[in-house]
Amino acid sequence: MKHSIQPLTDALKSAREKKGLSQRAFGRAIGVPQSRLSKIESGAVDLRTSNLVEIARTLDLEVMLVPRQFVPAVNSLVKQTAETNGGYEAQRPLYQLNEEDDDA
Amino acid sequence: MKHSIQPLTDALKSAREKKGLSQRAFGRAIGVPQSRLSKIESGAVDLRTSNLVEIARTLDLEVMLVPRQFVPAVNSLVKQTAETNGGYEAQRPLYQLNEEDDDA
DNA sequence: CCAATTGATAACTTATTGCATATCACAATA
DNA sequence: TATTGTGATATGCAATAAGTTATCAATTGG
Repeated sequence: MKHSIQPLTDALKSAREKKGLSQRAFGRAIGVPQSRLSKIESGAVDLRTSNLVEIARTLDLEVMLVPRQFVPAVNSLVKQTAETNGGYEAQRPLYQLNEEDDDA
Repeated sequence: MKHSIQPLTDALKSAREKKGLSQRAFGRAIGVPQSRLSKIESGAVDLRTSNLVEIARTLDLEVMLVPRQFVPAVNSLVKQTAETNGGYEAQRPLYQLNEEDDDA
């Protein structure tokens, strides 16, 4: 793995935790074993792009290709809103509407 | 591949073309065979995340996880600048500074 | 103290990537 | 017409992702 994908997987982990979901609960929601989520979040594996997209979407995140010159702008845009608005994860995601079983 | 990654690979293809590089020329620059680039750009393979990041960076693009609510904002930001500025790829990338051999 | 939850880790199997290499059809052009 | 550049495709092989299942240590709560 020439290029580390840690920043990306770290973001996935943060997003999951913000939703208050355990790896098992989240894994059940998206059909992925807990063992695998652990490996992904720790950066132990180089997951396929479609898998990244799938997991990200479940967490209300979208994988985008941003021209380098816009990266700082995008970062501050996202961060600012998060701070002044109690986090951009404030709104409940769809898949969580029917969550009686928060975990096993 | 549950989730298509075509929009992403299409973006890679567009970025490469904007730089006026053939698959062979670009492949040589990043150490990837032309046959593979073809498969990637056509969406025939589900490349690994680190590979996506690597290729994107060579094209001055960064893979980012953007909260869904910000996707439209980011899109318009990038698009607008591209239109009123002759494209955000106007600036020459680093790896192209020493390009005598534009292709094989 | 015991039970439940959480994340990390392991072993095994299967599916797919990714490289190397070669060929092909098509288009542009000398 | 012959040549050259382009992207699409094929085969074989090694590396690794991804699912299945199970266990473990460290919390945390009854």
